[in-house]
Amino acid sequence: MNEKSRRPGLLQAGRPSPTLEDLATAAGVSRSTASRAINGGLKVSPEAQAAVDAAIVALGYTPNRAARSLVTRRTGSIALVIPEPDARVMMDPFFAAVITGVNEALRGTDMQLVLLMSRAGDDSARTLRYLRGGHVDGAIVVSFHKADDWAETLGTTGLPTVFIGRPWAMGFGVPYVDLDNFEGGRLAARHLADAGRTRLGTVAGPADMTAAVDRLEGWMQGVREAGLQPGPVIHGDFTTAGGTEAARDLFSGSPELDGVFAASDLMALGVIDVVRGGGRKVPEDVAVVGFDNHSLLAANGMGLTTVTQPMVDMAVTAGKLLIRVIENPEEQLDPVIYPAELVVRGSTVAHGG
Amino acid sequence: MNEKSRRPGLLQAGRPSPTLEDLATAAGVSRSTASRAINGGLKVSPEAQAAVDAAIVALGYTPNRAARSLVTRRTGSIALVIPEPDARVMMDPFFAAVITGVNEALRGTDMQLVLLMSRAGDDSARTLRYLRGGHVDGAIVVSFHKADDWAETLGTTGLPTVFIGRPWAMGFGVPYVDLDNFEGGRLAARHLADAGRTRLGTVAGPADMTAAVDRLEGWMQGVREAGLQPGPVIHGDFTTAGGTEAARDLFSGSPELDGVFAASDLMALGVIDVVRGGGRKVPEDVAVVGFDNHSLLAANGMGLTTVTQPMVDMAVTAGKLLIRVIENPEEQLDPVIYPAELVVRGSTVAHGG
DNA sequence: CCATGTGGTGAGAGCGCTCCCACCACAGCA
DNA sequence: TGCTGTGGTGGGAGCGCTCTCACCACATGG
Repeated sequence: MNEKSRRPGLLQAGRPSPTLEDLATAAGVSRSTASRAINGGLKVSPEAQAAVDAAIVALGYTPNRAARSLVTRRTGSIALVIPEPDARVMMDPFFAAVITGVNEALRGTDMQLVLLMSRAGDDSARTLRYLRGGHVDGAIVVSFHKADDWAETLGTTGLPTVFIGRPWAMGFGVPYVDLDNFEGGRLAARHLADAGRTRLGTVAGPADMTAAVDRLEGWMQGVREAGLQPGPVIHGDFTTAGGTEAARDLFSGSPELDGVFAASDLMALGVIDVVRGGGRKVPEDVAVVGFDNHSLLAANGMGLTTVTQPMVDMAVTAGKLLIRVIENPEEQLDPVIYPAELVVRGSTVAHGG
Repeated sequence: MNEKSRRPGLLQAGRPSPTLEDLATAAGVSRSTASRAINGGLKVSPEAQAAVDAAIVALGYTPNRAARSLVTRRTGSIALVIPEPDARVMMDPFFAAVITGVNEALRGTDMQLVLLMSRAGDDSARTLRYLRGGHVDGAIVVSFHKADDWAETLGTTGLPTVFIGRPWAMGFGVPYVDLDNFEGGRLAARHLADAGRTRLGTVAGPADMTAAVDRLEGWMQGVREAGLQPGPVIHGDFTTAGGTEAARDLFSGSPELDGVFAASDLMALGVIDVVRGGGRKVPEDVAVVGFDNHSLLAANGMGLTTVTQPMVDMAVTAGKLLIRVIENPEEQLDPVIYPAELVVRGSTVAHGG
């Protein structure tokens, strides 16, 4: 056996995939010309271009991404960073929307999406090392908490980064896409007041997330504008279970409440369960407003009044923003803020009334 | 300006990331020894190892993945292939569970998850080219339809592949993880029969997906075992909207039905909406069984009787299976089938009864 | 005393690609 | 007949890594 013949390029048991060299030989041109023909075709004669195109098809040639990115210093992939350690958060359609949207933004580019979830047991330093290691061309960071301080760290590494949600630390010029959470909270308050509710309370989100803080502040503002008392505030973790727990605290401290704003639809679900568990009715005894416009809850039975969040659109925007930053790192991009809208359904307004 | 001084390794505006050469110099060893120290440390003296370890920390060194994979022919990433073109499918918690599970399986390995969704407008040939191009070490394919014929194509390329769900074409020895869908359908039928329902119908899943076919066959078998008529079968697309539409067809053709099995929880939701829209009650007039044990529907109000599908566990298993195939391509792995279980809730059994 | 390991080491090649540069025609202009 | 473009081309270097191989000490055995 000639031990040299089978050396290069054996990927699996099958035949080795053709290299640029093979392609050039087949097309009867040089490696350089073949490379030019593949990448845009500037300064390539029509004949050479045609020959290379034909050879690509004939050989089933695919460029080796590793070799390419070794020299171009571009990997052709971006990371979606989800610093939620817990599996349950994936159940939140929020993430589904983000993934869908980012993926949509990548359409047409030949970029790929690498999912980077902080996994239980790993520290976030590992994630950060990966991001800094040049494995991806950029990152979209979502659902970050105050303690994660991604803004500070990523903002200074020079890795193109876009946030979904307002980052805690500003002034780094890191672009972000967000909903007008303040206005969303305010709308919820005004709506409950308009519906004649006077004894208000809220199940807010985690205090270490800007979205939760902004919603809470908007809520407070809206309550004040309506000339009402702010009422009790309990923090939940955006999940149904967390909402249930928070609602128990809320009502045990203030059983007289007749209007509750939950900072997520899932928490609103928990609130409704507690209200009904106490033998009272929604919306007659207690009106409940959620946040997110969760598709499943919109369709099902008595709808939930909620604040719309166009997450897919927001994620698409974030993806496009990131591509711009990657292509032009110097350009300063402004944050994009989507308006919040209220969707009124049965949880605040009785049927037929 | 010395045009040579700044040439190598400038990734961004910042300082260039250190190379193995830099690391070796800092540690006072050769590039080879540094490489060995990083990769397992066989045949490396304790002193050299310590010096390299210290230099890694001091320099903040991260191996360049592109360079490494160029020579090792390993990319350190696997693809999760979701051949669903439509954004809405991501809303299905099924995918959330798959992503969570696969990610969980990757914990401890330093593999990354690349999400490969067939995007609207792209043909699946593009996806296939990517998979064949050596960009990933393996693939997990989920939610495939008959027309996708992934099994045939991937099975022959030599790319390590694991399916979630039984593939249409068998005999390629491609391992897969699946639920006992047949038994699940059968359990649903037996349960409805046991609950005294005699006029049964079903909203099945898409006829081009094995999971749907298997559930339907199990259902048929269960109905026959109970000595009942199979009743009408309408196919839906696993979504709520599809379930609604299918349910309308079902009841307009057979208004007498008192027990319906929907092949997904979301479709069951649609069925329930239609039943109630017609002024009838669940479960008194029509009992409804779903499939998936969707977390949101489990918690909320009148629960949905459904067949459990431990998707996260299944996805973890698929991930681990794939890693085994990657590490040992010769080994033949058997399919892993998870048992189906019925969870009885209020949609088939009246409260307190 | 020389053969034969054995733990540890470093030089060198080469993975497949892009990019720089030298080069070749052939034009257009002096 | 030069001399400078200008479209097209191919050779060569080199991206940062792994891996083979030669080599060096030093031990062990005849």
